[in-house]
Formats: sequence, C-alpha cells, structure tokens
Amino acid sequence: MLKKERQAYILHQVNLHNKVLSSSLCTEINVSEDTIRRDLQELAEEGKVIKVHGGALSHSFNDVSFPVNGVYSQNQKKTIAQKAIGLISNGMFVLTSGGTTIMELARSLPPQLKATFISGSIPVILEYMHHPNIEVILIGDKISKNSKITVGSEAIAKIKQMKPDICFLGTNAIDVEHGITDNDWEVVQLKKAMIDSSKKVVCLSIAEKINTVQPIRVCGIDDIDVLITELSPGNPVLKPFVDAGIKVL
Amino acid sequence: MLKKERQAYILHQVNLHNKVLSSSLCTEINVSEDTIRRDLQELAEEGKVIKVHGGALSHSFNDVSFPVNGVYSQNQKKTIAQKAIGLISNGMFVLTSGGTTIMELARSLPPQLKATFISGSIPVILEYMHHPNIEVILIGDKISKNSKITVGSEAIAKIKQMKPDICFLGTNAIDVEHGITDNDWEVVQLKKAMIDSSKKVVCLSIAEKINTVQPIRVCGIDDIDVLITELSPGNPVLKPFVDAGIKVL
DNA sequence: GTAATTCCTGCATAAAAACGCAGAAACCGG
DNA sequence: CCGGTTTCTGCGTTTTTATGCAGGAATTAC
Repeated sequence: MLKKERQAYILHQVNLHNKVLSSSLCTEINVSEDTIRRDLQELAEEGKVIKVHGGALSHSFNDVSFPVNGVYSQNQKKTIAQKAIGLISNGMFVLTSGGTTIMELARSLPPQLKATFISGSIPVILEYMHHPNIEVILIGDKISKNSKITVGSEAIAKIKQMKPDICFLGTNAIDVEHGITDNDWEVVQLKKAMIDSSKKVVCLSIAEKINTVQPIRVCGIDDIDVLITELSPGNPVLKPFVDAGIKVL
Repeated sequence: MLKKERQAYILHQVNLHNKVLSSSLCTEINVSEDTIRRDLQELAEEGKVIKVHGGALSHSFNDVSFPVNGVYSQNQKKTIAQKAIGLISNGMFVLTSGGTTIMELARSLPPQLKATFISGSIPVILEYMHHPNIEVILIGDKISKNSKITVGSEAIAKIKQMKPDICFLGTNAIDVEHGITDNDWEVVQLKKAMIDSSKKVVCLSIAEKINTVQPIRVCGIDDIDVLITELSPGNPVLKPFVDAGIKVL
C-alpha cells in the first residue's frame, strides 16, 4: 500500500470516527507502528489531524466544544430566553433560580418591562440590577461560594412566604421518568421551595440536558407546567413531555 | 480512551452541569481518581475549569465582579482599611455597611482570616466572596439600584435579629455636634439598625468628611465606639472626638 | 473534637514516542 | 537496463508519557 493511499485512509478514518488509535491502525493496514506514527505526524504538521499520545483526533473534536470567553451553548440559551420572555407580562412577580440560562434570560429582558424579579443568585441579581424598570428582590442568607447563590433555611423560609406568579428554573438535568434532578444538595432545597411557592413553574433546559439524570431529585415532571428548550415544540424528543401534560414551547 | 478525549468529555460535563465531582467522573469513565485529578488540574491550568476540593466548576459565571470605577482617595481609604483590620479577629461576626471605604476594607482582608461577614451591599458582598476563608451572609430585601444595597423592613428586621461583635460603618458625614449624618433615607434606616444591633460600632471616615453634615441623622457620636481616619490619632482635628470619649485610631 | 474524604508526593509499570540505523523499494538520468 | 540517489519502512534501544498505587498531609463533614 502506498504512503499517500495509507494517509488518505487514515484521514478518512479520523473524520469518520473523530478518533483513531495508532495500535488499531497498524493492525488494520498491516504496517509497523512507526510507520503509522510517521504518517500521523505528517498529517498533524499539515494540520489535518491532531496528534495525541496513542493516536489522533479530528479537529472538530477539540475546538468546538470549548467556549473561550462566553457561555456554553449561548445561542441555544438565547433562543430559550426569548421564548421565556413571552411568558412574562407587566406587573408580574417572577422568581428565578441561578445558572447561565437564567443569566441569558436576565440579559434579554426588554427594557420597557416593568415587573418584580426575585432571586438568590448573585450573578443573576447583578444582571437584573442593570435593567432600568424592574424591581429586584434579593433573597438573603449564607452565600455558597461555589454556586454563587444564597442557601440555607432563611432563604427557604423567605421563598415559602412568597407566592410569585411564575418561576423560572434553570435545569441541570431533566428526564420524563426521574423529573428534574441536580447535583448540589443546597441548590435542590431551594428549587424545591421555589416550585412549591410558585403559581406556575417553567423549566428552562437546553436539549442536551433532556433525558439526563443527576444524583439528587428536585421534583417530578408533574410539578412542571411549562418546558422550554431551543427545539421546536414538535420535536420527537419532546413528545414524552407533551404526553405527560406539560406545555412545551 | 485517549487522554484528550477524556478531558474533552470532562470539559463537556462541566460546561453542561456547571459542576462535576471527581468521584462520579471516575466511575463514569472508569479510571482512577488520580487520573481524574490530574486531568482536572491540567484543565484548570489551561483556565478551562476551576478546580475545587472534590471536583471542578465551570468558568462561565464564576468570576463575577463589579465594574470598579476609580475610587476617590483610594490611598487614604487603604490606610483606614488597614487600621480597621486590626480590630477584627478570627471567629468574629462582622457587620458592614456599603461604600467605597468598606470595599477597600473587604479587599484588604488578610487571606488567612476566618470570620463571618454580613452585609447588604452587593459590591461589598462580591469582594467578600473572593476571600478564601470567610463566611458571607447576605441580607436580603428589595435592592436599591442607586446605592446597590438591599433596603426595606425585611433587611432591618434581619439586622435586628443579629448581635454581631463589631460593625463597620462607611460614613458620609460626621460631626461632633450632629453625629453621623447621611443623605439617603433608606440607607439611614439600615445604619440605625446596624448600630443598635452591634456590640461595637466602628466608624470609618476620610478626614475630608469630618465636620461635615448631611440632611438626615443616623446617630449621635455617643453611639460610636471607635473612629478611624487616615490621620494620626493625635491630629488636632480629631481632638473633639477624643474628648467626647471616642477611641480614635 | 473525630472520622472520612480528598489531595499530594514519589514511585513502579506499561505503553507509546523518539532516535538511529539498515535494508528495501522507488526514482532517475543516462 | 543500470548504478546512484532518495525515500520509505521496520527493528532495537532509549526517553517520555500515562496511569495506578501507597503513604501521609490536608481538608471537609459530622
């Protein structure tokens, strides 16, 4: 087999599977590992693959998945934020959790909106503060440095005293069977309280998180009134939620 | 599984869920905890995640900071902050108001200090959050967009429930005859509550504000235990305060 | 406080890479 | 077709890398 031919084959494999192992290539093509290594090196120098210890990766693997500066999947989250804004009207009391999706919602609020926003998430509160017309209520308590929200019994007690018109939950994982789940015990306690207090519960989730599960349960899907993703409501992936009686946007 | 591949997976998980545990990752990917830890360490060095005890956090909304516009008389305020820090010891409950002098205090806190800091000022709270060892309690209520602090009866009620060891007040105007005065009614209400609750009241003021008066009265000088300025305690301008029984630093 | 995790350091091992070399194959100008 | 040159390939050796393991220190949780 010719060198060029071999390299073309390797390139094809990389693009097909996003990854190749030197070891498997050399048995497939029946050449020594050195040859494969030299081929990969050449391809890497030409920028056609990314060489790593043990094999090579396709370009798409490495670059795309990592947002340098901003938010992961920001465009999807912007879409979600726009849909969510449609549910808010003037004069409403809106309770929100934290998370990057909610941040996106906060940034996208139309300037003329007059409503009251309540949250315990510091980054989200900062966004709300920039808005000219909304009132901002901050839920106080001990601050969790990890999640940048106030956590504890005081915060939960405060939430339970309220009866907001609508509640937006940034979601970590959602599944038809297990409902909303999360990975931080304190955050879960807060979200539970938020769900209990609110007249209407809206769950914001990028499609990637649908049908994933985390260790701690927040609520079952029965407790959710509306589910918003960046997908169109007719998408098959959302059908189980529609069937369960959730309004999907 | 290739190392890069694994790291890409980890990064993806972090971006998706904002937080990962080393323990759960190592069962998911089926490698030893050491490997996961080394991966997280590398990713952290590349600035792609933030490593914490037991796992890692997403970078996305973790470095919140307030736009800090040039602080007026910063050097004097640094001097004041240094003097104020001398009054804080490990284990104390410290209540603080807002204002740039307090900001300077927050920034200057020694990293090894372990204490609990309480405030309703968003910019100050953000500074406290950057500190590795202090606990931060946020007083919640409606946010005043002007002064960036929480104001209202809930906030005042919360303060009244506490009995902090010491209270640091950033001062707008102080005068031997009229005591501490200010120009924002809501802020004054809060400061009054803070003074009432605290075992010890420390007033931080740059010399420029001494012997000035604002329209609304916070308290008389009898209520002040300690006065800190950038001047030496022997300075003639401070003599009236010494004579009034205030400890001047 | 004490117990349980988690972290770090050094080390051992196995896998992979780099290097030099030599034989084989391809190329090329006559 | 042929000698000379270049390129390619495989092999053995040395280096580097990746990973796991054991212990003691540090941190966190109860």
